[in-house]
Amino acid sequence: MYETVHTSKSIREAGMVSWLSLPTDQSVTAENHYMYSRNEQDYIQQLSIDCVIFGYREKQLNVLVPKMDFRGDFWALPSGYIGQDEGIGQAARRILEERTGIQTIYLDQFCVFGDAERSNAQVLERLISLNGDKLVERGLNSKALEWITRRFVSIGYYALVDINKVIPRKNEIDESIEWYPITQLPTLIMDHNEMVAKALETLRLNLDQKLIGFNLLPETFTMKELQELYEAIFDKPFPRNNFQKKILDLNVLERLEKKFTGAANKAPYLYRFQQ
Amino acid sequence: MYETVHTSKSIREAGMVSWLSLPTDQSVTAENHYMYSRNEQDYIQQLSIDCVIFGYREKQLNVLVPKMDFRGDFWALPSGYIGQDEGIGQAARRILEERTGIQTIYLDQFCVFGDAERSNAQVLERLISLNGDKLVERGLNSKALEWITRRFVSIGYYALVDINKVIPRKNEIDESIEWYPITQLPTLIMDHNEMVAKALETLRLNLDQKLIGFNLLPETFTMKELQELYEAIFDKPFPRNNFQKKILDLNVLERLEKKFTGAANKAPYLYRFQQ
DNA sequence: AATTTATTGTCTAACTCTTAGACAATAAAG
DNA sequence: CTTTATTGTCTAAGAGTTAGACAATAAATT
Repeated sequence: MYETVHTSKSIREAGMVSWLSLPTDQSVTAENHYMYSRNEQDYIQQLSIDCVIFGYREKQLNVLVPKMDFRGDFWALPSGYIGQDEGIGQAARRILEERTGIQTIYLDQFCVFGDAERSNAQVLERLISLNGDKLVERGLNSKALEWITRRFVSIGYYALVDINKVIPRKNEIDESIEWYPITQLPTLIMDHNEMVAKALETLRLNLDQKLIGFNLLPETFTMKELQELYEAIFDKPFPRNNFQKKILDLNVLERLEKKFTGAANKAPYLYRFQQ
Repeated sequence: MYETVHTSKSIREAGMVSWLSLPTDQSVTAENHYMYSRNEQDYIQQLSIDCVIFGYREKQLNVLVPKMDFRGDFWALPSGYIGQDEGIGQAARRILEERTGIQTIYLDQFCVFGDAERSNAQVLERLISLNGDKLVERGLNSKALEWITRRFVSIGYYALVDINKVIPRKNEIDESIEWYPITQLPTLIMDHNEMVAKALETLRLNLDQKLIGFNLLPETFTMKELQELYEAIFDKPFPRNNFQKKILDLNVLERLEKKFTGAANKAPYLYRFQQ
C-alpha cells in the first residue's frame, strides 16, 4: 500500500535517521536492491540506542525530546542504530552530537530494554493509519516499514550536558526538538517514559559517587546553584549548611573570586570544578 | 575450505548452541536454504547474551565455565542468542537453565559489551587453523562461520546459584563445564575475563543493598558461613562482632535451632533468610 | 566431676560522621 | 548608620560505626 519506487532526497541525505526510518546513505536507491540490502547490513539489525539527554535550567532538570513530524502527537527519545564498524559508545556519542552539537559530554549506559512485547506495533499502527500519505511522500516503502516494525532491543544511555552550550537539532522526521522539565514530560512512545525514569534513578545513584553532576552546570557556579541542581535531581531539599560542608569536604572544587550579584546581601563565591 | 553439505545430527538437535554455532532447530538442513535463512532469522542477529554464573563453595566464590571441545584450550562464558519472540531476560533464564538445570535463580543484567574491535577474529583464526577437521565434522559450513564471525554485541548477565543444587551440563561443543574459583579463572576468549570482573564489581555494589548474597547459600546457614561468603566476595576480612550486628539489624534473618557441630565449643545458631 | 579450650553471641565505650541550630560577615537598601 | 537578606562557618547533639571485652557453651582434658 505504501510501496514506492523512489527514495526521498531528504531521507537519502540524512545519513542516519532514527526511529521510523531506515539507516540510509548516499548509495541507497530503491532501484538498486543489492545496494539497498548491503546498506541495511551496514547497521546491526534489531538493536538500537535510545538517549536520555539531561540538561539543567531554571532550577529544573530537563530532558531533550524531539516530537515527530506526524499527525497524532508522537514523541520519542533521540535514538539511532549502531554501525557495523562502530562501538556502541561511539554510536551513542554520534547520536548525541547529531542532536546537541556537543562533542565531549558525559555519557553512561544505564540499561538494556528488550522485552519480547516491546514492539512498535500498536504505536505504528496508529501512526500509519493517521499518516499514510506522509509516509509515501517520504519514500518509506513496505520493505522499509518491515525493517522498522521488527522487534527491537534498545540500549539506554543517558547524557549530561550544559544546556547553554546545546543547540538542539531537528532531524528529518522531527516536527520539533525541545527541552521539557522532567516533571512535565509528554507521553512518549513505547517504553520511553520508563527509560527516562530508569535513567533518573541511575543518575541519582551515580551523582555523589562519580561527581558527574558538574557536567550539568556552566564552568563556574555558586554553591547555591549547585545545591539547587542537587535539589532538582533528587526532588528534595538539602540543608544549606551541611550541603556546603559535604561538597567542600570532597576537595574537588576550586574557589574563585566573589560574584557581584547586585543583591542586597553578602556576595557568594564562585566555584569551579577541578578538572 | 570448510564448506559442507550436511549438518551434523548433534548440532541439529542442539536447539541452541552458543558461541561457534548457529542457532539451529529441527527444520534446518543445508539443502534447504530458504528454511535455513528463515531459521537464522528466528534469532536476533549480532546480539548475544553472556552469563557469569556465580556459586560459592569451600569459602571461595566460583564461576561456572565451559571449556570448548577444540584443540587449543578455549574457555568461553555460557552464552546464547535471543529468540525473536523472547525477552532478553527470558533468554538469559533459558541459557542458565540449560547449563545449571535450575529454574529460579537470581539474575541481573550488568553491562553491555559492544566495542567495534570486540571481534572473534583472532581467536577464531587460531581456532579454525587448529580445528579445521572438527569444524567440518560438525557441519559448520562457510555460511555458518560467516554468521558467527560477524561482530557481536553482548549483554552481560550474572547469576547467583546454590552450587549444591546445580548439575552442570555440557552442551555439544563443550569438552567440559566446571566451577573455577574466581581467583583461578583460566584465560577466557575475547573480553570474557573483563566481563567477569565487571560482574563481580556489580555483585559487590548490590550485595548489601539487595540482600542478594543469600542466593549463594543453602537454605540454612550459620552466621560464620554468611560472613565467610562476604569475605570471599569482597576479598577482605570483616570483624566478627560487628558483622553479626549489622546482619541481624537488617531484620531479614530468622533464627532456628542450634547446630550440633561436634566441635569443642558453643554450637552456632542456624539462620534462614526470610523469603 | 571439675577444669580447660575454642568458638559463639552480646554488650559497651570510644570514635566518627551526620544533622540542626546558631552566629558572624557582608552588600545593598532604607 | 541601621536594617535586611543571604552567605560562610562553627559547634553541640544525635546517630552510626569500630574495637575491645566478657559471658555462654559444647566438647576435650584432667
